[in-house]
Amino acid sequence: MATETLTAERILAATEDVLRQYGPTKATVVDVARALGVSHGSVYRHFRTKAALREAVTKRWLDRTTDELLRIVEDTSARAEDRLRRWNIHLFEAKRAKAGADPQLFATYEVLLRENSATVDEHIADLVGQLTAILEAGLDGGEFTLGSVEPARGARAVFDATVRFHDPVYAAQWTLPGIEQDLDAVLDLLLCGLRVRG
Amino acid sequence: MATETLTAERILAATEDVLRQYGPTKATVVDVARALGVSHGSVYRHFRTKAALREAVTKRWLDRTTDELLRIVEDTSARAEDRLRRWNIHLFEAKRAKAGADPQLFATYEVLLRENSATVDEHIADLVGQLTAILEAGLDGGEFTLGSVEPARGARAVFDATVRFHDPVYAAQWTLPGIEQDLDAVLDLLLCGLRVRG
DNA sequence: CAGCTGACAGATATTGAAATCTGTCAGCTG
DNA sequence: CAGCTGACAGATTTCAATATCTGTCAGCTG
Repeated sequence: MATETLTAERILAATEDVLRQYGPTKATVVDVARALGVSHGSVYRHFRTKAALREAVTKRWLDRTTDELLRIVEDTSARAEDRLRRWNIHLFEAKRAKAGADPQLFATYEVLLRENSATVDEHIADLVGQLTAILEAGLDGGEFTLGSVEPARGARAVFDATVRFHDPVYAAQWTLPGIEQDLDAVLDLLLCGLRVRG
Repeated sequence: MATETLTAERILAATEDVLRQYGPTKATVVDVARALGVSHGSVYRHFRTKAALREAVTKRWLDRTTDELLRIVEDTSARAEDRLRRWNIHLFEAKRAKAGADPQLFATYEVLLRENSATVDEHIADLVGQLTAILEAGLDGGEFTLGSVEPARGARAVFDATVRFHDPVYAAQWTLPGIEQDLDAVLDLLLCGLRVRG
């Protein structure tokens, strides 16, 4: 019976539960307020709109994956090529796990995509930024070559070339047999293009 | 007032017109029959279901692009690298032109995608087949290398890596500034990986 | 008086009855 | 008698009435 003060964090946690149970089409702000034992007016005191609340929950949820990926970026003991491959495979597996284990929150994320939400743009910018860091490490270490192409542009190309393995529109294909080999094949081709050869 | 006999071809042409005018959500089989001056029962004599009719129209429409692309595949005077690049750019521009000039037929195509239609699978198989032919030409001519990877698998990887530039789900992004450069960047990376280097 | 409530207006979603459409087929017609 | 028609049943869509939800705000409460 939550007698503590109402904080943004408590609202986010409650909203995540409500979204998980009802999904983005059925969950209402009144449901969230009821779960917290407050009136829905109080929720609007912390989040200006329902869309803002939905975005904040999804951002938190997406950031969990971004944090995991950051560990791969920062593992400077490994070669850039290994990190680039592991990073892409981890991103694929994390997205697939989210789609499978948290279908309602995944559906919420798909709603944001349809709304051209800034949260999604930021998430993509974060990911491309991490890829850029790996590419730059590979270029500095003499492991990669990009010719006259900017690292950020190369990172975007790698991200674009792997959309089938991380863009939610393809979620239905992520459980098909052979999908891992398809990702491996694309990564082989990309790494071939990046690698410095004798 | 069409007094000639009713053929599948005449029905397809009329259906294309009706779809162009009303779009896939509003066009009905009765509309098609009316355009032909026959009863809708006669249309069902040539196409078992409305879905079959929709598929046949879309197949005809997609095949026009496949035919154009085939000319690039068969232009053996050009280097494989040039053909691969031109083929991908032509596919992108053809899809973008269809989305812009024929929005209603493009929407019909999107309906088939949602239905997991065999027509779409065949269209994709056709395209990957053409890519395979270009890759094989490049391998035979000593221009490309794929290591131990099968040409068909490599072709699929190239197709997967360029989905952002031909899959209708991304149609909204095709008019964004810089999209051509994004495609160029991905093609540069892929060709780098395919090319035999000194 | 900071934070919360709950009544309210306008926007959005639900519902169920009516209208339309799909696909069939017995019979008509040239 | 091959090919077409149009009435029909069941499926789907439309539409308008009703219910619910979002977002605001004046005033309550601890």
